Order: sequence, then C-alpha cells, then structure tokens
Amino acid sequence: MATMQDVARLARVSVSTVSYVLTGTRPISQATRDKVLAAMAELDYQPNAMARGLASRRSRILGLLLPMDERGLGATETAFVTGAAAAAGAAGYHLVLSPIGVGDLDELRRLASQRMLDGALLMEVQLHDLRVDVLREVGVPLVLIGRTADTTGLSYVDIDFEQTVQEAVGHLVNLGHRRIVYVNHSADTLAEGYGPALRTRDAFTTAMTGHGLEPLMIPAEDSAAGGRAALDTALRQAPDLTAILAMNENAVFGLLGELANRGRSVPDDVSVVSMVTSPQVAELATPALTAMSSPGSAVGRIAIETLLRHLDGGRGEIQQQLLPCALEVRGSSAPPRTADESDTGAGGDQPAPGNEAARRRAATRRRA
Amino acid sequence: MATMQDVARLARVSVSTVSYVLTGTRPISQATRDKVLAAMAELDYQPNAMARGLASRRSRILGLLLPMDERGLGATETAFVTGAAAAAGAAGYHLVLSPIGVGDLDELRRLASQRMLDGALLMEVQLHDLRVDVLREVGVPLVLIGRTADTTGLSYVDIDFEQTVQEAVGHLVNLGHRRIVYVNHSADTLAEGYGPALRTRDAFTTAMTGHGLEPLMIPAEDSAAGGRAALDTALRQAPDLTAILAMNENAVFGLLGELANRGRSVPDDVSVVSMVTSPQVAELATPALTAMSSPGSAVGRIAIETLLRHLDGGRGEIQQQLLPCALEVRGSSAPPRTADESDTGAGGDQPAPGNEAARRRAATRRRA
DNA sequence: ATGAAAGCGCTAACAA
DNA sequence: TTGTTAGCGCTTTCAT
Repeated sequence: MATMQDVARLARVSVSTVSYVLTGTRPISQATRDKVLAAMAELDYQPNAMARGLASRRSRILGLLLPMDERGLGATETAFVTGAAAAAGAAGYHLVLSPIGVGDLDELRRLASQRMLDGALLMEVQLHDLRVDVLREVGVPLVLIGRTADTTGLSYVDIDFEQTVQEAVGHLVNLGHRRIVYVNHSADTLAEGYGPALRTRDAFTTAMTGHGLEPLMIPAEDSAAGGRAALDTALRQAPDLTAILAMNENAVFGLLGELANRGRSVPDDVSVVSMVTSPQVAELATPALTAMSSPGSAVGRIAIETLLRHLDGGRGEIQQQLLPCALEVRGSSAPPRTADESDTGAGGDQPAPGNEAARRRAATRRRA
Repeated sequence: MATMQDVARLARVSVSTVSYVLTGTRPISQATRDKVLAAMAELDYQPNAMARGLASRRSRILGLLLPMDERGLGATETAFVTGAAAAAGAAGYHLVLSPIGVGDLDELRRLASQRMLDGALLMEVQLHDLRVDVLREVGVPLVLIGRTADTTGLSYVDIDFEQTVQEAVGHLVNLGHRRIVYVNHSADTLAEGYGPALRTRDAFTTAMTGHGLEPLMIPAEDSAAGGRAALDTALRQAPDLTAILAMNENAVFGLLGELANRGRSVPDDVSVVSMVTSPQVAELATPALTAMSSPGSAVGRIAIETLLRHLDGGRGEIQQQLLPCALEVRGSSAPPRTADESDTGAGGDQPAPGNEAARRRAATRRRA
C-alpha cells in the first residue's frame, strides 16, 4: 500500500505538494501536478482515509440514519437512499447507512461523538425526534428527510402532502366521484402525531370541502387485516362510496382483497387511488393501482446537496423544500358506475387503457 | 471534545494506560482502571475513531455491501441487515451499509483500498461476483450472504433451498396434492445462472420425483404481469393442477389476481405456497399465504460472527452454513377439492384456522 | 509555486 | 503493573 511519501519520492517533490495536488487547496504548476499524478498512477496510490480524517478533522463520511423495522424498506424509501448515495459519491463523500432509529440513541451518540460523521441525513423522522437533539448536541450538521414538529433552524426535504392529496382528490372528482373515503394510517399513529398522517388528513378535509364534498376519513392499521377492517367501516359509514383514497400502502392490499370478497369490482364499482406509492408496488395489485408516485431519488439527492452546503460554507442557509408526487393513472380508477351529473372537465383524467404500462415495466430482475 | 491526554492527566496516569484500559490489551490493576474510568466518565470522553484507526490500522468498520435496485429491500433482506447490525454493534464494530452492487466496483475499490473497511459482508451475491475479486485483491476479509458458483476458500451463510423446497412440497403432498406446479424466477434469470433459481429448480425436481410425481416448472418475470402470464401457462400445461409453489415474491401477487379473475378460489380450487417469504409479505395477500419463512436476522448475525472470526484469528477457518426456512401454514393451502385417495398423514399439516395469526401480527407502525 | 515541519489523537513497541 | 515514546499517513501552517 503506497503512501504519500512514496508518491512524493517518486515524483521528486515534497509530501505537502502531493497533498495539495490531492486536495486542490493551493495552486500547483501544471508540470508538477502532472509529475505527481503520474507517480500516483504508477504506484496505484490511494489516500488512507483514517490519516486524512485525523489530520483534517473531516471524515468525508456522511451518515444516513435509517431505522429499519421488520417491514423492510419500500421502493419509495429505497429511491431516497440510492439518490443520496449517488449524490454523495459524486461529491467525493462516502454515504454510510446506519440502521439507527430513535431507539438507538446511544449508538448514534457514539457514532457522532467519535467524529466519524461529517454530517447526517435523517430518515423516518418523528415529530419529536431525539436524534436531532443528539446530533445538535455533538455538533454534527444534519438534514431531515421528513419534518419534525418544530423545524426552526432545520433544513429538510419532504414530500408535499398537501399537493399530493389535492391532486389525488382532484383526479377522482374529475372522474365524477362525489363520495370519496380516505383511508389513513392507524388511529394510534395519528394520535402520536405522525406527520404525514396528520398533514394528509387536513389536506383531505381542505380538498374535499373545497369541492363542496364531505370529507370522511377512516384510520386503518398498517396491515392487510387493517385494510379489510377499514373497508368494512367505510361501507358502514358511507354505503354509497364510489372511491377510496389510501395513504396506507399495507392496508390497501387488504382493502382490495375485501372488495373482491364482497363482489365489488375495481374500478367499476369502486375506484382506488393509492398515495405516495412506487410504481413497483402499484403494479403488484390487480388491477394495477392508480397512484400518486413519490419523487424518488430526487429527494435523496437534494437532501445531500443541502447537507454538503451546510458543511462547506460553514453556516449554510437553512433550506426547506417540499417535492410533489405525480399522478400516475393505472387501472384502479375510473368514472363511477352511476355516471350522473359528472362534468368530467375537458382534458380530464383518463383511466389507463389496459395494462400496457404494467407490461412495459415488467422488467426482469437479476440477483444472486 | 476531550482527548486521551485529558483523561490521562485527570486520572494521573499515562496515556498508554488509558489506551490499555480502553482496548484491554494488557492487564491493568483494578484501582487504576477505576480512576481512568472515572476520569473518562467525568470528561464524557469518546475516543476519536480516526485516530484509533490510523494508529491501529483497523477502522472497526465493517461494510455491508448491498445493491439497491428500484424495487427496494424486502422484509427478508431487511432482517438480514438488522441482524448483522445488531451483531456488529454488540462486538464494538460499526456496520455501514453501502449500496454497492456489481456495477460499482470502482467505488468499492476506493472504499476498500482506503482502508476504511476491516471486513465486508456481501449481499445479493451473484454466481460470478466481481466484488469478491476486488475485495480479495485489496485484502479485505469477506463473508457472503448467498453463494458464488465457486465457493472454495469463501465463507458464506445462505438459505437452505433444498430443505425449503422439500418441506414445501411435502406440505402440499401431505395435504393430498398430486399435480403441483413450481413458479420460479424468469427464464433470463435462470439462464444467467442465478443461484436460488437453479437450486430450487433442481430441488423441486428431486422432491417431486421422490414422491413419484411429475415436476413441472414455469418461469415467470418478477412482476405481477409475469405472475399472470405464468398462471396462464401453467393452466395450459397442467389444466388439472391443484397447487402452486412460488419462488417469485412479485409474481405471486399477479398469480393470485389472475386466479381470482378466472374464478378459481384459493385455497379451495388451488393451493398456493410461497417460498422464502416474510410473514409481513405473506399477509398482504388475501387469503394470507402459506409460506416458507426465511431465517431472518439469524442470517445476518451468523454472517457477522463468521466475519469477526476471520479478523480476530487472522486466518479464521472457512465456514459455510445453510439455514432452513420454516413452514408457516396460513390460509392459502388446503387439501385439494377432489379429495381422492389423500392419505393425509397423522399429525399432517392443517390449514390455518381463520386469520387469527394475521390479526395478532397487525401491529401498528409508527414513522414520520 | 514549493518545501519543511509540527501536529491530528491514538496504539503498541520498548523500557522499567 | 505502569510509563515513555516513536510512529500511523496525512493536512496545514509557516517559511521561502
């Protein structure tokens, strides 16, 4: 393993020159730079990360703090991760994912106070997220993917739930639906103040009221069973419902199953729109789900870019951004059977023609 | 940020003594140790990871190399990760996940030759995985989760696909099924030599032949559409099929959807058993899927323990382990409708009574 | 535009 | 059982 000494010797320059070639922190003549670069190439030199970190007091490592529960990472979250990893790599940083949730504060404190992290991205942010406190305490810059309750002084990137709900409701209303039920996360989750659940609830009320319609929300446990129960409740409270908007990616499958059980066809009897859902998941259902698809890797990329700005400038400006979800119409939404006074606006939303989109996307997966 | 100097000064000992207290590499009297520990506590001392790494030439960082495609991490893979993270933490190591697939060899080479990793775990291992070569080249110890084609000199932990298939087939045969179709990964995937697909194919042939039955395998693209197509093929080739064994977690949903479309009820007309599937995913389906559930976090834990042994001893012995999947009977499997000569063995497999298991597991999920 | 040299905070000989 | 000290490989003043 060649060291900087070796490179300097071979190039007949001092170590500091080699260092400056590497870091670019001071002008080097083209001739010298070439010599050094040639020596590096010849020796296959790679700087020692630990030595750099010790001397410069920067590890060039960014942490992505990512709680992993038993349920796995959805395609949406995975896109965040890959986007962040790509952006970090492009900037010469390593992105390490640490499966650290709010339960592992000690592990986080260790990681952070050992000066192992130049900065951190937090995923699965809670309204009162103690990880934020720990990181601030030890002075590690951070950016949230999501939002805490109080975001003063915090940079974040999050999904624009208001826009997402509004567009989803708009789609259904355009199709002619009037009786739309919103299946949210569980009552417990709401009570805990889970941000997305609260924001979408309020946005749903606003959107429906704006259309002169009555907002009806049903909480559902995050499971297929929860979805089945939610459908039962929904049909009891709104027997005339023609459309369901679902925030709960797990429940939506139970919901679809129960609809089938009861002989209600999708989308002829009931339209279903799933929110913040990846194309992959949307197409597991039969028919494939019309969904608001999440902004994906852009979230991760923007978060990293924001974080880097916080490091470089010293005091980067606080940045708070909301990214929209895009409506992707598939087979699960259509005009209600009772096509009454449905003034389907010109250029309004069309139900997907067959399953072409699904077929097109049916790519092969290769792993081993 | 207190340094070791500060601790030594406060405890009135030398820095080396503090260091030895920390590393335990030489005996320290109880009195001294207590003094040092007290000083550490008082100063809230945390060793500087970079300095340790530089001086000791060990980063105490283990890498978990984990390709992330657009599909996300399944619950099964997530369990591997959390198991590994827990085991690494318990041993005083950091586990960093790097979303590095066979496409990012340069990034891997950088990570490895910068001496940032003491060792690595590889997930999503391909039969000819170039990451293995890169790591060996730079001398980073590694353990596979999965298997390459040639495993000589390599330690690995993998799922016992032979046992899994055998048990799944046994379950169906016990229920009285005779005409069982195996829905595998895609033809492309098989052609590429994807290990699990090949191993399960062969195991299926062995198992069926062992029962005096004819093995029929259908490849399916990894998507709902692929599952629908596979069912079509299956019914064409074996109109009298009463059971389906599925390796393809994505296809199985399309398969179920298409069964419903054709008015074939599960499990009355057709039993479905899903392989290497987490409980969470199994219960998204309606009815919940009988499945061979993967060993979960044990895989990750054992892999880390093996890796640590490779570091400590210098030359740890090669270890190759296969872990079994466990049969979990849910609602998707039952005796065939045409209960003919079905000699359901005493104590044989029973279909799940209702959905109690599902309901019990319907825990709340809290995130933000 | 380049070089010399003093650390960065810790580990691990080498001494005692 | 404990202390002294020479690095680990790099960055970054301070000189020139």
